[in-house]
Amino acid sequence: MTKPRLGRADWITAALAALANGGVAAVAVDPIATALGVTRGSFYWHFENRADLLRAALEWWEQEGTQTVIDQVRHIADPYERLRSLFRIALTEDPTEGLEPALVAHANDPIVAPILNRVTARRIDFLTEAYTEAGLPRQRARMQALVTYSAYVGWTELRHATPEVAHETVDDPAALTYLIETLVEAGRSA
Amino acid sequence: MTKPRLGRADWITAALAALANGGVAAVAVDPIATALGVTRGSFYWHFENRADLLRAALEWWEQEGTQTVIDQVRHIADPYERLRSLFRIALTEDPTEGLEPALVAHANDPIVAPILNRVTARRIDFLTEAYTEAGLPRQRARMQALVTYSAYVGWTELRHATPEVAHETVDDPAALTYLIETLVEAGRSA
DNA sequence: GAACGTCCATACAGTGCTGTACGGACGACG
DNA sequence: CGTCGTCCGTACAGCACTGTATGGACGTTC
Repeated sequence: MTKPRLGRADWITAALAALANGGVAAVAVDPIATALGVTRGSFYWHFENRADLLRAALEWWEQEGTQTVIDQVRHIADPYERLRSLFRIALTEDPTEGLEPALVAHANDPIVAPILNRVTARRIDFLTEAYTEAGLPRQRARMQALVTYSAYVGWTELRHATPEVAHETVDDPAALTYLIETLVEAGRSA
Repeated sequence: MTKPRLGRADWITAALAALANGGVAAVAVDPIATALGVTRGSFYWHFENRADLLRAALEWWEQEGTQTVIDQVRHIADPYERLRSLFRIALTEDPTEGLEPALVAHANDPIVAPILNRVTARRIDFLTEAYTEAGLPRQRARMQALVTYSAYVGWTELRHATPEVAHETVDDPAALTYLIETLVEAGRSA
């Protein structure tokens, strides 16, 4: 067992884990350092300060948690099929469970705000475009995108915050299918 | 101008305001004291400690933010009309803007968890009952209730966290109607 | 093998919060 | 008028975290 020797990436992944659990306030240098088995001396070598770490972690999430998923389904021609795949990926292959609730709760944070705005806007735009392609008029497509995205956000919140109460959100694949079909098919009726 | 002389209620409302803004961590004795124009000496007369204040504030929210709204629409006979009124009240007359996101984000907190579970369970049960009365089979009614409640939660999150991006959630009554109709009518189709 | 760059430990000052101990102002009430 | 209960200020110890300064271990390179 040699000594690990950390890099920036190690700190970022650890920060994301802390962020998902305890929120923005949990992205603290000292606790993460002890979790990584080092001291703060290591941290201040890789980062300027606490804000620097938080920003780096959020920018990673912006890229990985949004753009990657979108790129994964962008090529699907049929808009309904595209939406179906999108939700299934976003709802099952979330590597950062519980991260979004933490960000939404601290949306007033000056570091969180711009990134959360960019991500939200990009996702809603993507949904709006899909519903437009599906035949809905522009305005209606955007409203449906808002409703759909709301349901997505709320679903992940329920799954994270109250898994015992809303147990279907975590362990019932039929419920997941019901959710997806409800959201995708919602734009079908005139 | 005589000195105000505070009571428990003043601290609780101030705590709710702090909770809605900065999350659970913002429910701190010293900052709230200065916001109220007093010192911590006042606080420790009315409350045991910080946890005591947080618990009292959450229990107030449990009563006022849930039971009151439910009691307001319980008498409406038609389940669809009942759901419509429920959502309209919950989405427009929310006296504790931004409080729920803060709670969801700190659902692992030992004080927050039990109360949030009770509130969530009661609300979902109420929705499930309404959809059952509307004619949906039990299982289907519950799943629809989950989807509906998810959309409600997500909508409030969007409105609070990213008002510029999702501006319809805050200033467009047509969008609100669209949301409500989508959720209420969703159970109509077999 | 000596110099250099990389990564980390230690020690320190500063800050913001908690909880406790006390003392004092101030009105009600006898 | 004095006593008592209510409400609040002040002062203190303690804790957790931030950021800085400094030195040292370790591998690489020539």
